[in-house]
Amino acid sequence: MTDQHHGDVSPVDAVLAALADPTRRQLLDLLAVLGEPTATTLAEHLPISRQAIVKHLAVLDAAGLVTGRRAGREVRYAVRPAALTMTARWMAALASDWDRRLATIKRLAETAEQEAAAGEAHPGGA
Amino acid sequence: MTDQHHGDVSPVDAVLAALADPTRRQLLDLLAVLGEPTATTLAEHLPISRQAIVKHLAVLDAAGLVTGRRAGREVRYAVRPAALTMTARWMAALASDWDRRLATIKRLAETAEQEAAAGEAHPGGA
DNA sequence: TTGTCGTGCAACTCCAGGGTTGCACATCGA
DNA sequence: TCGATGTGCAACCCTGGAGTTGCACGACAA
Repeated sequence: MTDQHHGDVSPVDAVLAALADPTRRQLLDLLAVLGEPTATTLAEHLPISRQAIVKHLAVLDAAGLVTGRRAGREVRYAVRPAALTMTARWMAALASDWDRRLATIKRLAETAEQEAAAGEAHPGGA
Repeated sequence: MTDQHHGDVSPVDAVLAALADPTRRQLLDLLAVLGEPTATTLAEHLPISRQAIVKHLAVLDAAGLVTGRRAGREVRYAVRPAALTMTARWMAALASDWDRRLATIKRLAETAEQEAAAGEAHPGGA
C-alpha cells in the first residue's frame, strides 16, 4: 500500500536503517578515510568496543554499504558506494514525485478559486 | 571527528533518522497521495492509532519533511520536498567522495605493484 | 447551550538494538 | 612449539522509541 510505485522493499530499506545511526555514519566516514581498516583498527578510533563496531559493520554489510575481505587472520573492511548512490537516486525521485503532486494540488486549488470567483460574479449560475 | 567535511550535523541527521522507520515512510507516501490530510484521516488508512501517527508526524516535522497547518479545529499535514532533496544531494556527494577515495587507493595499489615488479627486475636496487 | 468531533497531553507497556564483557578459536612471528 | 594478536560467538544490561489507552480541551453545527 505504500511503496507500490517506488520499490521501497529494496536495499533502500536496509540502507536507510543503516544510515540512521550516527555511529554507523561515523564508521563509514572513518572507513573512507582509513582505506581498508580492520575492526580492531576502527575500534582504536572510536569510543566504543570492537564488538560494537563489528555489529555495526555487520549491519552496514547487510545494507550493502560495506564489504569485508579476509586477509590472513584479519578482516579488512571497505566502503561500497553503489548502494548509497542507488538510495540517493531513490530519494531524489521521491522528492520530485512530491514536487509533482504538490504542484498539481496547487494548480487545482487555484483553478477552484477562480471558478469560485466566477460563481460569485454570476450568482444565478447554479 | 566524523562530519567535518560533509556537515552531517545538519538536518540530514534528522531526515535519516526520520526515514529509518518504515511506518514513517508509509506515512509520507500516504501524505503525498492524499494531499493534505489530518492525523485522524491518516489513522483511517493505517493499522495504528491516531496518537502513534501524531508522534510520527512530529518526528517528520522536526526533520522538515512535513508541515502542519491549522485549519479551524483540525490540522492538515503536507509533505515538504526540500529536506528530502537536500539529503539526497548529501548522499550523492558522499557516495562520489567514496568513489574518489576508492579510485585513489586502487591507483596507489597498482602503482605500488608496478614498482614492486620493477624492484624484482632490479634486485640490487636497494 | 449542548452535543459532537478532532486535537493535545500524559502515563504506561514492550521490545529492538546499541553497548558491554568473557571466552574460545585461528593465525602469525619467534 | 609457544606466546601474542585478531576474530567470532554468546550472554547479558539498559535505554530509546513505537504503540497503546484514557481523558481534558477547543471548535464547529444544531
